[in-house]
Amino acid sequence: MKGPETTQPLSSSIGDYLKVIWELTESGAVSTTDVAARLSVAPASVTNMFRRLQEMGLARYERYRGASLTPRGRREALRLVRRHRLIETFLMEHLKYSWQDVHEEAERLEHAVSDEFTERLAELLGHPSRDPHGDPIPAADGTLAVERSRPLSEASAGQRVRIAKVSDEIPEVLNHLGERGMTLGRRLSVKEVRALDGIVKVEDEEGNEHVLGESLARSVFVRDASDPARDRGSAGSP
Amino acid sequence: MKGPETTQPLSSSIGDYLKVIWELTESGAVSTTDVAARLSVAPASVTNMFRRLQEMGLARYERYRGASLTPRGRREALRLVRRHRLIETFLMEHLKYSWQDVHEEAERLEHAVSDEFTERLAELLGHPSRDPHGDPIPAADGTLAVERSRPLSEASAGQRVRIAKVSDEIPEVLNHLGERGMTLGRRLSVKEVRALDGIVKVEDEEGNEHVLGESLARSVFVRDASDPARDRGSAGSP
DNA sequence: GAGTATTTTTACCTTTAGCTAAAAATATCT
DNA sequence: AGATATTTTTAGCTAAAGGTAAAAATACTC
Repeated sequence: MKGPETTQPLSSSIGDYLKVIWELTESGAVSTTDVAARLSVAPASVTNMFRRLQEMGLARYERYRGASLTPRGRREALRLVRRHRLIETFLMEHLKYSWQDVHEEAERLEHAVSDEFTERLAELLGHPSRDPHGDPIPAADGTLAVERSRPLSEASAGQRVRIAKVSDEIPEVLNHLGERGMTLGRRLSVKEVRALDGIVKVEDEEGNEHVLGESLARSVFVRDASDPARDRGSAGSP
Repeated sequence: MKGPETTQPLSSSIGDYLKVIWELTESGAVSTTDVAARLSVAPASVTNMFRRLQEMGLARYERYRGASLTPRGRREALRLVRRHRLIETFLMEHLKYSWQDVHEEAERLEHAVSDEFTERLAELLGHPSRDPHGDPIPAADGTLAVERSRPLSEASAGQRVRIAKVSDEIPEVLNHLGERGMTLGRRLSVKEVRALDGIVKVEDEEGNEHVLGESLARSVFVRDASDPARDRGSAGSP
């Protein structure tokens, strides 16, 4: 044990930063500009917050070198992610929100609900392991299923895949895909992945061809069609 | 039409003040100290906020004379009250929260949910007209059922009454009453109302006698036992 | 109605979280 | 390696929401 870090509730801004750092930490530290862009905030503000997070023992931070989460910071981030994904699930399954509208509402709610609420909600929902976008829901103990899906942009021609996940955040993307029947679990065969412009051509089960541009192909995550649907593993990076 | 009061979302503090002013406005204006006590805040802070509310067109305020809501302020307050009561209903009916724990959670949530959420929740709950404590839920259009119940402390000996409402806020009160089976809808006959010390003696349907001290008797609201259960009316003071 | 008590306000601080503009460090390019 | 470009930090401001302590107004009491 180290410091007198009595767990006083973290402000919602702090939570936002922790979540974004977590999301962006593929490995190593994240830069001020990246975080600033995600949070629509000035880079200078991020520098300030990085310092504060460091003092609070939630992140390590070195000037000009970016920040990364401490175990405690990661724990807090995952707690929020769990809340977010459970709330999204609730919004869709019980309040009939559409795929597209769910993210924004959850973003606000996740900072207002208690652990008590979260666990009761999990109970109500039957302890789901994935949210409606296909993202794994961190368990109450902080473990998280290892991610097996990869962006469609990294698939290879001829592969038969299943849509495992669609990144939320951008409602238009979800909207567009939804209209074309590109929903979770849908099977596709990859016709072409063009290196030059990143365009991906796929064919769905009805034989319709869909052409996805680079950014779209990076928002759709797929798994090999033969890969079993369920998984549950222990912690790891995002 | 008057001012450039573009409806930008109100902060949650502002909302708290509006609600408290609304609750305390039996008639006329409310004092700084009253509001300060309710919100656990220094009187000076209340003075500041009163001024701000005035500028925003949410309240009228005169130095040394207290504040009261403008129609717009009242509308905002009622919107929050609606949210609060719908959320409480949801917490109890779907998340199995107990009578006692519901208030605090709802207090935080009501500032985070959107109108969209609120109305979908109302739908899910079947558009209830009262919350689990018996308080009327303001309608989406801002109307509110007229209150017909009065505190038990104002009942008179010999009256046969039904528990119509129990004020939330103090979990211990709800706890105590719950343990003794004094729940919503329960019929009681008033045995004695002692003017000196405000003690009220009642007898329940099983013939058990309960003695309530002054403060408790002010938290329990009753209606004449013959009065029909449902009511729906238009706007009025709390 | 004068004097005391209480309430309310004023004046001035504090923290959180953001901003801008300029300075400093790091990266990139030829 | 030197010059330019980009990123990051520093310094100093702002607005919300709170707090304290002293001054001012109102209320109460004899």
